[in-house]
Amino acid sequence: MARRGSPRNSGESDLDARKATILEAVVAEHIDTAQPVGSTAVAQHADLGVSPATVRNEMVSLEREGYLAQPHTSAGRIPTDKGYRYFVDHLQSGELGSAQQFQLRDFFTGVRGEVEDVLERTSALLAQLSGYTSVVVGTTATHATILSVQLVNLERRHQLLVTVFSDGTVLKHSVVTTDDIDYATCVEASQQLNALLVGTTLESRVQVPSRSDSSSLLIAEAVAVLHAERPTREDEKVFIGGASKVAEVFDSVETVRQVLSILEEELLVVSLVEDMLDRGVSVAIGSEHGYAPLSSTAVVVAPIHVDGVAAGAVGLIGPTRMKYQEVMAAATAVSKNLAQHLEGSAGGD
Amino acid sequence: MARRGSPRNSGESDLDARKATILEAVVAEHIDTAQPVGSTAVAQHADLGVSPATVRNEMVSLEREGYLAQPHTSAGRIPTDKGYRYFVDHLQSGELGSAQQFQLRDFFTGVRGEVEDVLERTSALLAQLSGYTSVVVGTTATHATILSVQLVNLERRHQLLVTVFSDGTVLKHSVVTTDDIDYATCVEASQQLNALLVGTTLESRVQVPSRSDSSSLLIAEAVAVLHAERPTREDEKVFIGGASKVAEVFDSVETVRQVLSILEEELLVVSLVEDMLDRGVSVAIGSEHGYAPLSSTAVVVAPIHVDGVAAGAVGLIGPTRMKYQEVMAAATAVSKNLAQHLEGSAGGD
DNA sequence: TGCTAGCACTCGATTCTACCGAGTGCTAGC
DNA sequence: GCTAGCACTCGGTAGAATCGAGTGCTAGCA
Repeated sequence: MARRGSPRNSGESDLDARKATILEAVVAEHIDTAQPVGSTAVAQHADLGVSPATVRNEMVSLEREGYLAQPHTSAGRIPTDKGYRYFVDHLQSGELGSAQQFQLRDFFTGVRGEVEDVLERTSALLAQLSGYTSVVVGTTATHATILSVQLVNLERRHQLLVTVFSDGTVLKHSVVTTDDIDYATCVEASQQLNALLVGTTLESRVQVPSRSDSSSLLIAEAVAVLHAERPTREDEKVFIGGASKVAEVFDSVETVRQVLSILEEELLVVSLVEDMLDRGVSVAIGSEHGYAPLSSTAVVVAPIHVDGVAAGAVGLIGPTRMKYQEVMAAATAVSKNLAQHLEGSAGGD
Repeated sequence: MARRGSPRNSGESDLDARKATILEAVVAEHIDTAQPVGSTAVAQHADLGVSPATVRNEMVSLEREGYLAQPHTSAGRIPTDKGYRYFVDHLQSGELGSAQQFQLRDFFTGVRGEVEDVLERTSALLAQLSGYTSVVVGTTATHATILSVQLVNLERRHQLLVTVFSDGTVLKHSVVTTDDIDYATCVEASQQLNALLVGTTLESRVQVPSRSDSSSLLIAEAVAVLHAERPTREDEKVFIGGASKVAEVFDSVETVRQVLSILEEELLVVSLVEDMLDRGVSVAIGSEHGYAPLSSTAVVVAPIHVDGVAAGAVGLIGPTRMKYQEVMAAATAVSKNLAQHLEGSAGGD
């Protein structure tokens, strides 16, 4: 179902040079005009010294092989998902326009603030650069070690557990106790928690001394609450940028609705992106990603690697006839710059 | 420009009983059907024993007075913004449907977690209850007192300042120093910061001892960074719920785009809502709120009062022909329940 | 064998016309 | 003051005619 950069079975997936040129011309033209592309247009545009009639013959063949489709008998051809796939697989990677490069550099030299803010604004930037709706998924590294743990007494039975990680992440959790907790106990518990947890990660298991004085109960509860955080994907933050672009690039209100409601479900977005990363796919066209409501869209992702480990991804979503070259260039460039920025300032600047 | 609940000049704004009935019938019918409303429909529906012809005469008069408009000569009437305004002003406040009441109760008894999460999910709930896109603006109370301040050493010159407030808010700020800071200095500074700041609010000014050892410099820097937070509106968090509803309730893609791009601008949303609260307006119809791109929409807001002080608002945005009664009921009910919830558990549960 | 010119054909899109009917405004009469 | 009646308006719909882009096929040429 999903194809990668390299062709799978050369018999079908490799076209002879002329067919390839024609296919690419059709895709390029269609991306540009959003209209079915006729044989004459192709013959003119892609200058292989050949008449429209010949092009037509080739197109029939391309249609039989599933790369092109005809909306109706007397119209031009439009690419199928398979056609786009071929196009994307044979795309030489493009460069970002110089104005955009400048904008990008400008943004990342100027940007400061907490990670979350940076991610949010990066998302907006990417949307603006690419012209499509963007997604930035930030994985709060579960590998990060704990730098500090602190219990703060909010009310008699409400404690707030504030944990600071080595990557600058701060998590807060409520800890509710059955007994009232006084200030001294809280401080005491904080100290013990620090001794217990600093240097560990959320993935490590720690031995909690099981006495039953109120301080120990509090500590046990706090550790439990903190470790409950781990297993789910929920600690991945999603930032959507340029949601209004959805209404620009799709012309059917129904599609707009569907895409928006997918984007509303953070978990869905995260798993879509992660799935693609897991499979090593950077572009998913049409139904390739397996999310039915998005079958008329294409998704482009680029991973973010901070110090060699996966730290999330940036993504773009648009119609299948999106400007792949530019979009992929934008996504890659942004993800690289973002990664660099995150490496440069561990957790904020 | 903006009207309130009470009529302004009774000469124009108060209609005689029959006209009022007719106007209300037109509005109600139009909200229901989205079609221009004819005299016959009104005569049947609003049962004042009167013929369509009479209704027609009244409608001409209502049109002259600006309450109704005719899309074209031989069509029925649709309400103008002024017509909707009259309708809303004379609406007796409705009750939430019992199923929805149940859903609401269910939600708020079951909900737990950090404030941000609650607000986010409340926003989704409100969207679902009302059928329109919702906005929840949470003001992180600048009146809250500081419970704890802590500096954590991220890297040599990167400190993370973690501040916990009495309402459960946790803020983090990066503090960058020119000198390397060792662990001991960091702890030392934390203690002094605590002594200095605990019990104060972001609004109070504190005297920072101005010695020039590295610890004192660090402290001064930390206080400066923290207080820099105050003046803007940026500490108000905005949660949008049901963004995809925009594509359901507006039928022009262009309107969808405009509304979405407004919603993208958090600051705009906040000031829109705050402006309405300041003016004591709960419904803004058409151009009443003064945001041109939203001139074909209506906005309904309800303030959130926690322990008597303003703590934000919930809002809904839809077409001017939205179901005001239900929507206002939903907004009020949700804001009340949310306020109660926030009072019940100061900053977490 | 491969390419191309020529040509009949298809079928969506556009335009035009006729027409229907919902709804109006007006007038005359109760 | 209300209403029945009626001529009138005008958007929406349906059908016919037309247009034209683009096809598929065939025959002929290199």
